[in-house]
Amino acid sequence: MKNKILLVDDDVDILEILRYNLEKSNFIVETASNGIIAIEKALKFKPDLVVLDVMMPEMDGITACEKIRELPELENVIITFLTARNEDYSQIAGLEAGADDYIDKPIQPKVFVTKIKSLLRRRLNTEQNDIITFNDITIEKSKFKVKFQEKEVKLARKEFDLLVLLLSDPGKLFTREEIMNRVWKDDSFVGDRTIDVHIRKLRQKFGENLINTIKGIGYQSKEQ
Amino acid sequence: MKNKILLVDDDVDILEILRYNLEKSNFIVETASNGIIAIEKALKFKPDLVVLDVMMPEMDGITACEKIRELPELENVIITFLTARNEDYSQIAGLEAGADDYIDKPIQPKVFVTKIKSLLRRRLNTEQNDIITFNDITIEKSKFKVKFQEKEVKLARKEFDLLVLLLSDPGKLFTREEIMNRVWKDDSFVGDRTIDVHIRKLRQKFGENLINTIKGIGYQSKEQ
DNA sequence: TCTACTAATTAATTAATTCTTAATCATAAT
DNA sequence: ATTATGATTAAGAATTAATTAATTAGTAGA
Repeated sequence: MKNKILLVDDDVDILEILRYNLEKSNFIVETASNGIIAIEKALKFKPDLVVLDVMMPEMDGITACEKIRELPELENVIITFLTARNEDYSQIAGLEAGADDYIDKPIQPKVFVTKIKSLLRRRLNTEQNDIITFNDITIEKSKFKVKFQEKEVKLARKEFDLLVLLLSDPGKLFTREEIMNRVWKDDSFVGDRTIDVHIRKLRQKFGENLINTIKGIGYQSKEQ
Repeated sequence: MKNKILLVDDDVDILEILRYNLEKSNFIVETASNGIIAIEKALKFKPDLVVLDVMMPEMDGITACEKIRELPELENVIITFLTARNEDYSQIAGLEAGADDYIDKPIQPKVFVTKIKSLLRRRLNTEQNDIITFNDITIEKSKFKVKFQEKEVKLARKEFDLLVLLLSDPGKLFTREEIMNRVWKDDSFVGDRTIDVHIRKLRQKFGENLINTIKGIGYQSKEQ
């Protein structure tokens, strides 16, 4: 099954170079030249992954990213930014907007394709892999079982969902908003402290070193 | 009945580590160091499951996988790949070649064994096994007979179906919804408490340790 | 068809667990 | 030093399951 990639950049040359390299590696590629077109195309094309330039006319990449993240049809899409090294937009801003990764310009096509593949593989892992391991934690999702240092740990549902989310992509920063959306879904709106309390419980059960707080933004598991 | 595993990798160290761990878990293990030998051994040994390294001399894992899939004698064999995370062969290619799953290197022996077990279990279910055994419970589905500690136990229809479901995949978590769909099928809609009551009856007949409650989600039998 | 029995479901109560909130304390950023 | 944000704790609300008993449905046999 071929993966579909949507490339978004206002520079036609870049679009063509990337398209060429991705197609050579057997991806299906669609392109857009600004954020507004990107969203339209994304809805029709249903890409597995979107590459977004940060600086674009009409609608910049970060805004586009936020919009895409609000679309339920594209729930599982992977988003990665293209950032010029000196761009003032910090990477944190990008991650805050819900991106999964970013790629520095200037782009080296081989590195680019490798990165795309690895991002897709990472998702593949989390989606179809029933077993997640992280240091001495083993999660068997279908069995709802969690082991920590050989011993089985009992988790309540929200704790379990939160842990699975954080470990599904080690090192990725999850914003509070994203955590809210993905663990609490459309549940009645609950206060922010609720997340803290659940983080607390996970830390109690798995030690203080599992989860980092990124103040003002969210949480992440330590890189493996 | 012991399951037979064929390990295929050109790295002798890996073969030995995996062999050791699998044998410890009571599997019968055979090894091969490349795809060509693998096919020969597979034909003689008739393994239940083959673990194939992707990168090997002589014949790579993907090619070997395709060949094995063409052999009618090995129709039901399960194939799983070993893939290095950065290997350029994408896992997608592997699944396309007919693999059932893949395991990332570096391998953690525990995860590896767990995965092998779960793959074998998955197949066990799909085969129509008439007899299910679980600790001191024996079920003969076609005869509608259940024995517990040598004695025959009389079960009502729904009790029987529920027990068979739960034991068809020991340790698997069945959600209430799934139980509803599979035991009550499209029967008139019955309330949630009905499930509880049937669980109760099974616990009365087989003891309190057979079935776990996962609050908010469903039930599971204990792991065997 | 009626009867007697068994099975299945519901209802009602109790029990257990999980989730959320609120209040207070601690810490980092400006 | 002030402010904003997170950590922590404990309490109680809310959810969900266990249990028991009562009711209804289903079935086999006279």
